[in-house]
Amino acid sequence: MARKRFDDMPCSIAQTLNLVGDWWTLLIIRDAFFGARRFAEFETRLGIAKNILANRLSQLVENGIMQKVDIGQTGTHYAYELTEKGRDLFPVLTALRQWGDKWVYGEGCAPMDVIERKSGRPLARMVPLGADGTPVALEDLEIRLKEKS
Amino acid sequence: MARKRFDDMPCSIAQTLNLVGDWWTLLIIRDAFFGARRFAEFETRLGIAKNILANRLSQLVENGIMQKVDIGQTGTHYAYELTEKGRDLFPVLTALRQWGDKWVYGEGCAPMDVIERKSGRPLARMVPLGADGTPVALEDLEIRLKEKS
DNA sequence: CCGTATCCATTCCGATACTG
DNA sequence: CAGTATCGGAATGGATACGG
Repeated sequence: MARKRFDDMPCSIAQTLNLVGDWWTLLIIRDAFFGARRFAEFETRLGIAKNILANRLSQLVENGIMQKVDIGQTGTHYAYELTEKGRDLFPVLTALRQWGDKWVYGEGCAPMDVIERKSGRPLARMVPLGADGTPVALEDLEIRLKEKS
Repeated sequence: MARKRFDDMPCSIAQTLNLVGDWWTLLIIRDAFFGARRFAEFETRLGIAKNILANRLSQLVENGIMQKVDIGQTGTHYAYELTEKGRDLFPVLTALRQWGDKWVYGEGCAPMDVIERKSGRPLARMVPLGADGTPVALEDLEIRLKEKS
């Protein structure tokens, strides 16, 4: 990435893909959610080449999705942490995961579960809700484009 | 795509990205949600090269995310429609869009709104919920990997 | 430990031309 | 209208070697 190909598309989906739609980027963010913090940790977990990882991490930092924290006294140890902007991608990852759970592996066969400790149970399936809190029907949706000023 | 690079990762996120994580694929699906059906329609809206579009559409059909319907008498007019599997990607697109609304454009400045006709109001922000229906805290989550059999 | 620099093979993508 | 075929340039990604 980041090919700047979708830069001029006035669409939040295209713009978001521009920032995290890369082949590796979302997996890096996934592992960050799952506890990875160090360069070598991402490298090992993902099996990604060093240069690619360095490139993606610096882009994520540049875009404010992760931050680089110095954790050594000598300035040779760093941690990469999700910012609030990055943590706010959790719904995206959850939606992707739940779709794969259902359509790739099938219900009950997913290779990992995300459990809420409080209840000991998996998260509820994410569903788009209307303003009144009830699930929306696709047929009832209307796209409204903002006019140019 | 579809580079088969993530094929062996036992992870629903990686597997889903394998199917729709391509640069163009999610935008094709987006336009399908927004009403595009014909080959030329996707071509024009996206500004994508014919061969790339043909490739992506055939993969989507192959993967059961879209279906190709003959709508001409002569067999020269087709429509591409989302299957149930494809329509079930709506939460993914919604999560991506809402993140971009907030973090790329800022609240109230998004270039498009998705309105529920019934209420005339935008969809609610998608948030992962626990089993009890309340929003989850990231700190309260635990990843549980399935053991091999 | 955390990168950068370089090389090379592969792939991607757009443009164009052509077919039914 | 809905593709297929081909071509060349660009970018990607992996491996390796090197440096702070």
